[in-house]
Amino acid sequence: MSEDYKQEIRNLELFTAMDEANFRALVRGAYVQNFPPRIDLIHENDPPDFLHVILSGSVDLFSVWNGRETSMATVRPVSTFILAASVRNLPYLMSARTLEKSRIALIPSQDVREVFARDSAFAQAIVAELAQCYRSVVKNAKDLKLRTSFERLANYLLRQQERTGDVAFDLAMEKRRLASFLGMTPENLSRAFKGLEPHGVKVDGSRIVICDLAELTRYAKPNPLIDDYAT
Amino acid sequence: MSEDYKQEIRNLELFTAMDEANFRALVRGAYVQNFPPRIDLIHENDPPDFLHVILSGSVDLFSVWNGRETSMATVRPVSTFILAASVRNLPYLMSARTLEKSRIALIPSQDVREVFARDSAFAQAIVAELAQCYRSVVKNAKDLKLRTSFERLANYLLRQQERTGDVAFDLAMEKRRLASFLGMTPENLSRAFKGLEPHGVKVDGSRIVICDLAELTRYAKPNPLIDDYAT
DNA sequence: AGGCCCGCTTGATAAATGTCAACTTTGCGA
DNA sequence: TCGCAAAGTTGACATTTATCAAGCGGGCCT
Repeated sequence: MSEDYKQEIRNLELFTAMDEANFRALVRGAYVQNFPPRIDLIHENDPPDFLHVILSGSVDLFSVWNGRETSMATVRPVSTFILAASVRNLPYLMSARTLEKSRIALIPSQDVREVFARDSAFAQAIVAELAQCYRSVVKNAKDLKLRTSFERLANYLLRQQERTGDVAFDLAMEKRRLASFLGMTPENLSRAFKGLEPHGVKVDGSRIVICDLAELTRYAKPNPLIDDYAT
Repeated sequence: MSEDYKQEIRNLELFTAMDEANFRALVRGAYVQNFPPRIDLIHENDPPDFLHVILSGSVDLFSVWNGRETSMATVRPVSTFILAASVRNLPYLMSARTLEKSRIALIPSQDVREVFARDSAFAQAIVAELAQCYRSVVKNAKDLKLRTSFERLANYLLRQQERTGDVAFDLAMEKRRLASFLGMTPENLSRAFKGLEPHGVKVDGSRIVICDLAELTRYAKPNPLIDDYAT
């Protein structure tokens, strides 16, 4: 692995505080790979051989049951995924596939577990990361259980508005994947966009304009305990 | 706090491996309290003053948004809750109330964070616990997104069957709470029980008998990656 | 024992969401 | 530039789920 990549990984919150020698040990067995779009990286139920770090591109985490499929999250650079499975050495709960051309570092889970056992700074960083992940999924579960699909979309749009800092933005993913992520069908997403028009949302292809932020906020009733990614 | 309580807490997986002196420091500022049924212990968005350890009784974790309420989990002895908020020092995402008379130990979060920073065995135990919690919520989200309410109930019953080791058992909670936990209304739960009768489920009050386990299994299609609590 | 409260059930109805099929639009490669 | 494939949209309809109102029934207090 090149020094550039190592530095990029080192700059991740998960790896900044740890001991240099331990970090070297961690990346010694690691390697970086380029993947074309729509490649399966991980299949749920596989043993967690590698901790994945996405350096460029984007990855979809999804799950399947009984012929149905749902998108659980999108991972973007620079961050890791499937940390929980790696540290506990338990099978992946989600599958992963690239959405676009992506560069991904693979760190053997075995090494992660060994280093984590002896580097307390690393262990602390893992605690912080896992707590963060846990809270994200809890928020997601609250979103699903407490809101209708229209409300989920409205709040999603407000989060994007917040993230981009602009009332006009492009959707970060295909509508069909957004639908799956929000727990609905593509058809229903189409109707939800229509249904939000009276609440200040204009849609043209993947271009979104929130032309009445106050009204959309009134409708969506965003709540930090569901919608704030930071906390 | 009595030595008995301390020992009970010490036996929790979270606390067994840590240094004795650090454990003493942790429980020094802790205290045990008895609560009557239906008492609010924690309100979501409160700062995480205490890590809670439930010694007896049971506690409901729930969330509220826009006048709607949903039950997220039930905590039973002996285990902790709201660990993620404690270690990250971020507001609680869920509220908690006792379901019955309960004895609960309260450990100041400040102490948890301090000890966790210097006791690597404790940090490792926290990692294991958080990873476990994370995986549980992911499974819950998959359950919600991939299954209908009838299917969720069917799989819930199979999990109970597995847990008790008996095809006949009593529901562990009120039906109205079970409905909320499964993400449906009490009325719909009633109909779901009816709907499962042809699939081998007999209901009399809170008494459940799975009289055709094979048929219920065929209908429910349980999956370890959603339904196994252990992994 | 009587009566009342509360949880549960049931039926009727409405709302939310999914399915299917047809059509339109878009992006891309020949 | 054309034409195709895939994504998106739309309408009709089916299914799932929620809501509302009424009634049932057990537990519990007096």
